[in-house]
Amino acid sequence: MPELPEVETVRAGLVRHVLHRPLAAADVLHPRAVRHQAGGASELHADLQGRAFRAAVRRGKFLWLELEEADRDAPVSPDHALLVHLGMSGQLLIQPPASPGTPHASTALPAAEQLARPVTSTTAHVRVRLRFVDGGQLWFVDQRTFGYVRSVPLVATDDHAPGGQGSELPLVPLPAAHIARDLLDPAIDVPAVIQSLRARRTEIKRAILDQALVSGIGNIYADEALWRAELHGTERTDLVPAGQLAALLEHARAVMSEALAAGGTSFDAMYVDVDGAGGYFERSLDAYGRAGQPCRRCGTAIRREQFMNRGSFSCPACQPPPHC
DNA sequence: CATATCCCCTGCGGGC
DNA sequence: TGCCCGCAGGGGATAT
Repeated sequence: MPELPEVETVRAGLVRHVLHRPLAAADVLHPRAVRHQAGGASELHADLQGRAFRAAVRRGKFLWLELEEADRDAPVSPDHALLVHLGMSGQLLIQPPASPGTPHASTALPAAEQLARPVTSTTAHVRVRLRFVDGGQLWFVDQRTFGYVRSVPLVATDDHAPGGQGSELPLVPLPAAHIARDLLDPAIDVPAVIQSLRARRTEIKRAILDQALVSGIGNIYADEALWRAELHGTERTDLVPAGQLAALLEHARAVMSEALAAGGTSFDAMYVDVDGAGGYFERSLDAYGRAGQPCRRCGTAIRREQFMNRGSFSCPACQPPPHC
C-alpha cells in the first residue's frame, strides 16, 4: 500500500484541491468500497450531500476529510469526517471542473500519459465518485478493493503529547481510535513507544508493523529501517537494547521523511498523488525489492525471506538473524 | 488480554 | 499462445 509518505503526499494534494467546495453527490460504483459503512451507499451520500470539507488530516496510513458543519445554527453535534483507507492499491484522483470527468477523458494525467494509457488500468477501477457542486470530482480508485471510504464520527483521543502543554485532545475517526501516532507526528511520545516495544513478546518487524504501537510503517519502510539499523526482523523485541530500538525508530522516521521529500515510492502507476504523478524514492531504497543485488554497505547480496506471508529483504552480513 | 493466522481482491510476470 | 503459480505497498476478523 501507500505507506505513510505516500498517504501524506495524497493528503497534501487534497488540501490544495478539495477544501471548502460543497458536494453535490457521492456515487458508489463498487459496493466493497463502502463495506464498512453500516448504511451503505445511500448513507454515505446522505452524510456528504450539501456538505464541504474543512480539513484533510492523516494519522499513519489513515486519512480523513473533516466535514464543515451543515448548519451553523444547528444544535451542537459531534464532528464527522470522511475516512479513507487506501488499502493496497487505493488512489484519490482530482478531476478538475473544466472536464466532465467521463471515464474516457481523465485530465488527472499528463496529456502524453493519457494517450498511452489503456482504458482499463486506472479509470476502470473508479469505486466512488464524489461530485462537487462546481462540477469537479474526486475519484476513489482502487484496483484490489482492500481500501474503503466511510463517513464517521470524530472522537477525542486520550493520548496527548509528552508534557501535555496547550493540549487539546486530537479528534480522530472512531473506527481508527486504536491507531497510534506516527513518527512524523510532532506530538509522538517516542520513549513511550520504546517502552511498549520492549514490553512486547514478539519479533521486531511484527512490532513496528503493528499500527496500534506506532503507525505509518509498512513493509517497505520496515525493511529500510531495519537495514539502516542493522537489525534482522526476527529479533525479539524484549531482547533488543532500548538504545537500538531508539535508533531503529529514528531510522524509520528519517527514511519516511526522505521518501516524503521525494514524493513517495512508486513502483508503478498505482502509487500516485491526487494529480496522478508518482514519486521518486524507489531509486533510494537500500533493501526492499533488491534481492540478489549488492548491499550498499558491504557488497553482500541482499536476500529475500518469507515473513508474515510477505517478502522481507535484508543483508545477510549486516543483519544476521538471531540464533535460537 | 496479547499474539498469530487467515483472508479479503485483481492483475501481472515468469515458468512450463 | 495460454495456463497456472506466486506475488504485490494492508488490516480486519477470527483463532489460539
